[in-house]
Amino acid sequence: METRAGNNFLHAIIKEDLEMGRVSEVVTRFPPEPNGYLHVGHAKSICLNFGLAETFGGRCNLRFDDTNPEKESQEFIDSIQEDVRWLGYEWAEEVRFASRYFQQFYEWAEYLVVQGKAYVCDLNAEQAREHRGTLTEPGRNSPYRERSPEENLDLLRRMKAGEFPDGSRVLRAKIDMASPNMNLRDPILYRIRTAVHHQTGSEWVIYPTYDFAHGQEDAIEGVTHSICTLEFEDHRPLYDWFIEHLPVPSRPRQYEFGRLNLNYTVTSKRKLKQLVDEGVVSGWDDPRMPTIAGMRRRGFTPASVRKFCEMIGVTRSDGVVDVAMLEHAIRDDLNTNAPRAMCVLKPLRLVLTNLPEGHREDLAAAAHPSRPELGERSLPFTRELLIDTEDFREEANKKYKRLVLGKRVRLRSAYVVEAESVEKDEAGNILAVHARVIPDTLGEDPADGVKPKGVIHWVSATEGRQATVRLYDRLFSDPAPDRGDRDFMDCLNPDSLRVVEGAWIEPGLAAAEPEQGFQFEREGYFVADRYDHSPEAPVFNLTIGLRDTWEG
RNA sequence: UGGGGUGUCGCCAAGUGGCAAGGCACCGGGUUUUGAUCCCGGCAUUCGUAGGUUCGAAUCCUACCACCCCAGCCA
Repeated sequence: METRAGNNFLHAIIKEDLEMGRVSEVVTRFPPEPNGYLHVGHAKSICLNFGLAETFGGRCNLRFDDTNPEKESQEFIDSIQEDVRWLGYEWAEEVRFASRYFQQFYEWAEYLVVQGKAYVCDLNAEQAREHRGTLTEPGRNSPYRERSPEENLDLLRRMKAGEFPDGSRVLRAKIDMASPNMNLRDPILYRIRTAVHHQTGSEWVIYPTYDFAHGQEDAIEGVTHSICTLEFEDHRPLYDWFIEHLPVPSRPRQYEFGRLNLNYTVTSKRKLKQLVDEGVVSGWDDPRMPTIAGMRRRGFTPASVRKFCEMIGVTRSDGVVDVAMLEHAIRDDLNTNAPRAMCVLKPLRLVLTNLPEGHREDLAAAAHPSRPELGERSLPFTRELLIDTEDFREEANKKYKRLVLGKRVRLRSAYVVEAESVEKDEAGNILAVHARVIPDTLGEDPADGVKPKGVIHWVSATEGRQATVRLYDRLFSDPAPDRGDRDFMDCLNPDSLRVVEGAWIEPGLAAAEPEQGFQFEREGYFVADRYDHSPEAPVFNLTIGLRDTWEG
């Protein structure tokens, strides 16, 4: 049985390759460079690669494309593995590293030299640029292009031996300096970099470029479908050139799809890194970051991220997905799965005058309105309660469905109350509202037939607990912070984080496990912070607010 | 002015010669002890534009237009 969802052009290609016997098993790979945290765009690639392998019973490797030691680190290797696992995927066997194949790559480099298909070039970066030509003019051959295989082999070995300084020479493929495809104008295979590599230490001073490594990595691992983003399309002829001219063990094929763009969001490692480095956010996992770690801390669930990736599809056209789709994916998941609870963000005292001092009654409330199997929680109902300041007005028009002086409102999962008077200070600020409980309204309408106009949430002022609530909003106030004609830092939303220290939660909430998500009724979905939450000092992050169609 | 791509509703996206799926968003209406959810209904005589082929075209042909990517010893 085929899943209709997840169907895309790559799915179709693989299906046919399998049916035609072009491949016997599908092998994909997710190949991040460990130079940053994974973001929502990577999630799309992960879901695609692992998802395809999964639906066709094949396998997917996690491979670190670690060919540039200067930008990479162990921190990123660790976080990437954690994020892939969190999303719910398992890679085949052990984690792969391009650096494990360095010796093989080197031998293949010598092979090309011997074949007369690669040469050592002494041009410096600037000279090389001049020789490369432009988009409309062909390049010129390097003066070192015709060195003999013997001389090239000698030079290459000495490059490897560390005899030459960084940047002094490179190994280039001998292809075509007049090619309209810039990637074919004698591309660089190896550059000299005296750097300590996080995996190989000081073993190497020459490192292969992406182009000379990627296809060969795929071939070594038996990858059948090497899926990357559109900007690598121009590299495909080069990818194929290496596969064709090298004695590789298999012949992988490259396919490209359109990378994810989200409005109100930046997804470029450079910009995300800048946000972290300049302290605009608290780190790569700040809940406002579009990183996997950030979304996790924000309260997104793995299922919601996967659902989102399924919703947006996979094509070769590049578009900009509305962040509202991501928000829908998480609301949809949490609506059906998150237990309900009550939290008052801006407390206002509500004194129930017809209840005796010290009154306490434990009310049972459903954890979920339509899923009784999720059980119940107990809510202490006392003489003094806290309601939200926004939920009371001395007077209001008929559109206002909350508590109004002299009128009634239903306290969620509890009784109907009627506001009788207001307590104010000299300045006229409301200090408290006095109301009376209408008897016998637990699960019933008032016997006198005067129904409440609405329902508001509440917390016991004496039994509730104080909590820190972090209200997050989108990091950028402009739909296209990425637009090239200005600085994305100028598009930051100054109100992307509001910390509410004096929020009050129903007592049971203090015992929430870190990363546990809830719907705070009438407010939104919140998650107990992964790191900062504790029963003694509860901390909740706003994942996403409830849809709000009230224009009040 | 070189090469490689892409253009279907505000956004994403099916569709591959037989008469425009779906999702998001939006707008109505109903249910509701969450102004949530849920339910019902509306939302492209038209597929970048202009020609052409055909009984018939988003799908085939031609030309044009727009946008994206490529001149790192980054990936």
